[in-house]
Amino acid sequence: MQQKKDTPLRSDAQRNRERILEVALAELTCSADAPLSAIAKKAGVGQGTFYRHFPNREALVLEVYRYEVQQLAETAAQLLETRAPDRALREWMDRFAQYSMAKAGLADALGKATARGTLAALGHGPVTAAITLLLDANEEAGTIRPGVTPDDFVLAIAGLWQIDPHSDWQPRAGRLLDLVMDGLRAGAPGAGARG
Amino acid sequence: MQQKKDTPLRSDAQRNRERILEVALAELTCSADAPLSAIAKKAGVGQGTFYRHFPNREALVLEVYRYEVQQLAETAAQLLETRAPDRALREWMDRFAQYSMAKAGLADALGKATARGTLAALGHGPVTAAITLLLDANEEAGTIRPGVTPDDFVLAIAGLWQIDPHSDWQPRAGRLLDLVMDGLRAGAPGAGARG
DNA sequence: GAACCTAACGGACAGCTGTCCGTTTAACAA
DNA sequence: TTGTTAAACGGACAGCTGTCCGTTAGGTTC
Repeated sequence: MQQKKDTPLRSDAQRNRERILEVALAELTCSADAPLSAIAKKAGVGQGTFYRHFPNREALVLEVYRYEVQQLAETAAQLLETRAPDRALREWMDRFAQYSMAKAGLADALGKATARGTLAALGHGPVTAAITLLLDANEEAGTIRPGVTPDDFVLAIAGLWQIDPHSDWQPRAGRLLDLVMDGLRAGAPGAGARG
Repeated sequence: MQQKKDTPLRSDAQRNRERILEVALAELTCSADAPLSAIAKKAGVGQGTFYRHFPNREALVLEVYRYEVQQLAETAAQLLETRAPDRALREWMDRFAQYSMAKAGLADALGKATARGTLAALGHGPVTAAITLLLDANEEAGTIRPGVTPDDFVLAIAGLWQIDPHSDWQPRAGRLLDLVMDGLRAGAPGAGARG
């Protein structure tokens, strides 16, 4: 979806891309499943152009919410500064859940983005980096079992994508994340196996 | 999707339903994402008829693989007879993963079926019953933390739906299920917090 | 400023899902 | 049998996604 760095976007392409994102943000905020064709039309571009910029819905949504994703990623480092690694990890999971549920459609997009074997759509995006950071800190501190990969982690919290953001998701998500956290702690070389 | 018991299917409807299932098994075995319209046509029924019997893809797949699902459910009780509850649970998870991955498209269908807040499509199906059975046995034996619901469990293993069945799924699934199992064990009143 | 080249464009198109509605026909009663 | 009724039928239709390909127009070079 992205250009190689050595061939920057042509000026008209750049304009189109930005107009699409602008319209998409508005439309997606109204309704998470706004038809892509409508977005293309409102942005004044053809179907072909649209799909060249964003080959599928996820690509679009990820880009629209890029700022939010960025923020989420940066939160990881901040949490690690002020808290014990395991607390940081657990709180970051909560933030993760919040972001996913708050922005309509973001959960779906993140889910599908990581789906089917590759977490390539995130990968190596800022989120993966954040996860790595947190896992490494915890492994070093001995607060989680050694050898957990970002892939393992994403699979473990995948249940989040099953939760309806319009429902009362907090308790379900909380229970899931607690369970995962305990799973991660099991086998840790450090102190207790429980939180 | 199902008739109420007091209004049995009309004979022609019954025939159609069975013809659809017959064709669907064949088609889905070839290609997991065989177009529903093609199945309808091969079965010699109209679109409308088709969608009245099976309102969406998942409904069809679940029914096609009903036998397999049934088997999976029954396995739970059998495992509990010959093994410690926690071993039974863990092994059942493996079977679960195997069934999901083996039958093309079944994973997708199970995933979507449980998706979005309700596990109504399984619910209260045989699978939910099997899960309940296993969880109860473990809770009673003190091998897992108390209070885990089938919903919790399904969310926890939801990562399975993210795994591509065509890939080398075994190690990834194994790691995921180990993690979940450890999470379940954490906080158990019984002996060790690890397996 | 003219000519060239290729990235980018746009819209037609194909394939899919799920809905709607007028028509048919099985089931049952008289 | 014949008549009645509502369940079931079938196919047209609408909406969506993603692809394809002939056309347009930026950027660049001379």
